[in-house]
Amino acid sequence: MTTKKERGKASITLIDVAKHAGVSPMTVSRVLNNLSIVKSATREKVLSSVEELKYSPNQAARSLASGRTTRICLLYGNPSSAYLGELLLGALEAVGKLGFQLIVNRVPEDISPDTLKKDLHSTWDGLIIPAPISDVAGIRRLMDAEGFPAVFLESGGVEGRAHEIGIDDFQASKDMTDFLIGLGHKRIGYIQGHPNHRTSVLRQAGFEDSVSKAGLPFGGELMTPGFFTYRSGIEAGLQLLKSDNPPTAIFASNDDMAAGVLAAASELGLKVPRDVSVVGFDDSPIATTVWPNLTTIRQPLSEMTEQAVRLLSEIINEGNNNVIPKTTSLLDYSLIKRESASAPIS
Amino acid sequence: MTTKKERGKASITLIDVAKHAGVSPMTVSRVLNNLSIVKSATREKVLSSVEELKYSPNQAARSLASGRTTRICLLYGNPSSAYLGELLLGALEAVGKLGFQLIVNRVPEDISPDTLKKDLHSTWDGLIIPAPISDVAGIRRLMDAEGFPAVFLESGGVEGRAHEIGIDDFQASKDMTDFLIGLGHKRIGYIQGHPNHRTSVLRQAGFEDSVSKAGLPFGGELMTPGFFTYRSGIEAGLQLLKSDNPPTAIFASNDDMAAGVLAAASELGLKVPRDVSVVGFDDSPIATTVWPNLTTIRQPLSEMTEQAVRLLSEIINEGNNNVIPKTTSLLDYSLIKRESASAPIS
DNA sequence: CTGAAAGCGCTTACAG
DNA sequence: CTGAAAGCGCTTACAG
Repeated sequence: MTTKKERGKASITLIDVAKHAGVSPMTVSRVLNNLSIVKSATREKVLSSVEELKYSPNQAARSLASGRTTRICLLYGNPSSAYLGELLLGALEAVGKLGFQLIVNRVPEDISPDTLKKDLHSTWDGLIIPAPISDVAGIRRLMDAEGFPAVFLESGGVEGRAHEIGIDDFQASKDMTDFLIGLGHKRIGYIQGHPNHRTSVLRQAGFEDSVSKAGLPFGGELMTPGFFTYRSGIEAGLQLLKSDNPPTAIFASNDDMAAGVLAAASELGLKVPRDVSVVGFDDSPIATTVWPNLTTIRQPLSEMTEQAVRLLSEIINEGNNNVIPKTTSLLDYSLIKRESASAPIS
Repeated sequence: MTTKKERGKASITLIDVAKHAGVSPMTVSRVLNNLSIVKSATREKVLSSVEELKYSPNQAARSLASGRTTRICLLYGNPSSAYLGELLLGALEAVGKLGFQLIVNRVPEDISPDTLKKDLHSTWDGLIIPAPISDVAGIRRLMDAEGFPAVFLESGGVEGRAHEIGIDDFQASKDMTDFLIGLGHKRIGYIQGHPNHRTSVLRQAGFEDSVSKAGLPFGGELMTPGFFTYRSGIEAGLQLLKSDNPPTAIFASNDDMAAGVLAAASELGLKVPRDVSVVGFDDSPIATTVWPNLTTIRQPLSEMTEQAVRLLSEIINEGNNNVIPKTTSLLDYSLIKRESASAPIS
């Protein structure tokens, strides 16, 4: 058990802050919770006392007194998904600091907005909706119409209609393509993502922007459809590799497909990266499982959920769902170089 | 926010229970927390009132009054591990009900017990240690010596020295082998697990028990070493498949290696399961990513952490670390039949 | 073995 | 815009 004495900050209470700021405890509470309007001079005093004393509220007292707990729900589609672990990690971290409760709810990946609508207000105070659920049509509209605090993750968001957190898929895709070009590849095949996902469009656009600026060929037999699955990666890989003038590098728009390309190459007796370079996107567990390990783009998943929880906290505290502007916030990604890509031998 | 009125049970308090049982609130508290000895008649009365009223303590009040929070820490080795998500799911569920705090801590997979010892008592109240960290030598001894509440997961536990939760690896392995035999396979290759993991020994023993009872050949060129990695699976697969008298089925003792065998087969131009059946163990995400999907053994990971948290709660409540007997508790597993195994064509 | 009192650190509801 | 009082549901420390 962690007693008060063992914890550093725990001894500083709201009363201490009130004394330090020369106001009543009630005023401190009001400032901290955006409850009603506080004169801005008073507000500043309180805030600086909070800062100076490094006060952090006791969540147990808060929820006991108010009789309420803030419940943040993280939706997920697949319990054995590679993403889930990292998403939970970040959410857990933030939720712990804020004294919120984290609920984790499995829903069908193609859940209808109506199904979601039922338990919205009665069950949760805020929702985190990661891909691929964030791509379900109508969910943004529902949240907007209901005025319900919700943050969408890694869906290549539509600016202005919802709170979104992701990475710049277009730029990341360009970076990966430029990396391949920098290696010396002049003929690069591309495997598209699932047509229903907005990120697919962005990643492909990034790729095309890059190759066309470099004056390299693209489209036609160098562009193959895919569905973000391993199996579609095998088929696309086979198709690309068996063509008359096969590419020296293949950019699969996610890791599962890139792993599939590896399988296709091996089926054709081709060595990666000696005979063909293969790169993916996502840095999912399979990237470091297969051999050779995949060069790929890493998304900061746990950071995304961490920020999502913080954002939800702000939105909920405001009371009015429209105070915090609905924008897309882009986090840093990284290009991770591993063994699956190298310069072409030619 | 969830107010008291919205929640069903929230209105029944300890005071209600005390009245109902005709005792003081203090006595109820004592019964609930195993604090000091309560006359067993009184105890029964209280317990039945708790039951009848469906009382569940308000955790916020509890931790405010006591000034303490119970912190359960889940150790993990790899944030992008397939396991992590499901482990967290179960832990989160149980922790929410008990009003505990869940901390999640990354440690090196070969962490030394001494490193762990430092923050033990000062940082956590209980520890959940899943594989492969649970296989690190000396950790059990440390927990035992420190009298620290800890539960070990999926490590094919040593009875009596620690609290362990897992599945019967021996029997599960036998089941899988029997399944292959039932399909008609008479020559089954086996890929061993990492030699440092206790589960490797158990799985291999189960396999050998099964094939020897069926009068089938085993050992020799049908038994190959592996390290639970995809890459070692490729090598082992290649070795088995290239032998003079290759097996018609290969049992890889985890999914990553089974996926490697798939790659090996494809490299040799062999179709799975037509030319060779391949099965794994664990039902990790890769099992449903690769094609064909792997027939494998599924462990109830989230159930394991759920039980682990409950067990820790009991241990912590007892105050004395030796009251709850240190045993290995075995949960149900399941054999999941997918596309990678079929009857041999012969 | 059991109880009456005080208080944990906040917020609600009411004044002003 | 700000404050004094009461209380959230438990547990601690003290009696008996």
